[in-house]
Amino acid sequence: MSEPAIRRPYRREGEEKRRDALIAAAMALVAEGGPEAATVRAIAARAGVTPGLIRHYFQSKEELTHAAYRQVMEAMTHEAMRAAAAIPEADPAGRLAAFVAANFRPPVMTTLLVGVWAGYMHLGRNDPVMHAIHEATYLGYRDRLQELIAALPRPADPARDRREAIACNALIDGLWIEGGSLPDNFDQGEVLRIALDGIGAMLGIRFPESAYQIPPESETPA
Amino acid sequence: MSEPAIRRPYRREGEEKRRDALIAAAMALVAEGGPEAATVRAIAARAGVTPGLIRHYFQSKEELTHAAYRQVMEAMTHEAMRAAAAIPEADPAGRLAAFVAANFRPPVMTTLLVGVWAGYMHLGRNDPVMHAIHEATYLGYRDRLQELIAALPRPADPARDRREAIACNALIDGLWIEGGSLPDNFDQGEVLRIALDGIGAMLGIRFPESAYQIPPESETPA
DNA sequence: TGCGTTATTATCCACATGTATAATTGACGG
DNA sequence: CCGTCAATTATACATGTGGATAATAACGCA
Repeated sequence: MSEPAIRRPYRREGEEKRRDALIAAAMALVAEGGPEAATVRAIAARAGVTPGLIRHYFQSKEELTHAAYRQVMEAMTHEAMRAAAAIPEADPAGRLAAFVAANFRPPVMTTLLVGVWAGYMHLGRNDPVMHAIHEATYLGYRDRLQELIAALPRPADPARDRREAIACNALIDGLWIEGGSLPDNFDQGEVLRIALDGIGAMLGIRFPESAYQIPPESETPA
Repeated sequence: MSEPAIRRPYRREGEEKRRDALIAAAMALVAEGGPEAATVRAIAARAGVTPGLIRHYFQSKEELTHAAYRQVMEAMTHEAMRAAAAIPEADPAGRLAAFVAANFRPPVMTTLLVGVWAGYMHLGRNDPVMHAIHEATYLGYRDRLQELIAALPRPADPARDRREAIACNALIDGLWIEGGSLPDNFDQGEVLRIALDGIGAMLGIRFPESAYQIPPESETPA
């Protein structure tokens, strides 16, 4: 009945490593089974530790949730901005196309990221911290998009730019959700094509054929 | 210590009335506080009954959840189809505009509906029943949209129609989420205008000015 | 009016969750 | 090689959850 109570062996790790592992575990569980699956026990098990350790690195489970959500949102916008910044400023349409395209390939359009987004989305409606994270990343994303649109070579019209940024942002979001939720329903590159065609039509421009190409290394990301 | 155990008085109601009340209570709670707020005790309290009654009308709480989700999704598509059907077939663009516009006013674009949608969205990723409900309503919605697009007076091209239906659907979804989540960020009718402008641009048509008008009675719905 | 049906309430239960605290042990400096 | 510290584990706890079952009273009908 009373086992000899052999204590689980363990290794000491750096704080950053443990925090990252716990955040990653929480994200994966949310993506797979929704927020209700990300219990402290499940998170700890996936991270290879015992539940108590969570409270050692995070003041509460809520704090871990905030950290995970922030990481997800920041990863999305950061990736899109990085792609846009890789194109010279002399090519505004190319920058916009790169910004758009980044949303429709890994590491942005993955079942994990869409799943985490879906699982946490409703929390922004009540939790003020989550709402702040959402606002900071989401509206920041749209503002960045509007800047890229305003840089296009055409007469200036801020009000129009704002409306078009809202529309483009909505189109990207809708396609990202669909493409990430039901990846089997779309051919390779189809979502990107639809996005660029739609945004081009709404802005009255035409993206070069090169914008539609998918970087070959994106098929099997490291 | 032991109160006289006075039993709560109650009235017998019809089965349909009680089921509707429980579903409405569950929806309201999910919209306000997310799925975790919709406990059997909270649902019963809001519906004015005791928790045990839920199990009298639904085999499990899960079954009640399914019923609520189905009602939300069906209300959305039904409302849009009803609006489109009110326009004569001889006016394909008008039908499409009516279909689109229905999504951006009550009873479709409300914080309650968007909140419930957000709260339940991730469940479609795991629960097979929820997934089936989602698929039946969501894809059905898109198919209906594609039919309206295919009816436009222009050369037939099913593949193009499919892509454009996906794009229009994504745009509508994205705007609906934004408009329903942050209604204060948009002027009266602004979301509808952005939607019609964007869809018109993507389809290469121009909707009549009348399509942008908001029915006056929609401001304060019954 | 009185009776039976059953909608509704009240109570109990097994279990899961987040959290708090005590016990242990790995790693590092002397 | 030993002592110290904290990273980590183990255990306990209060609370809340969905579900099961028994008791009761509202309503329809004779």
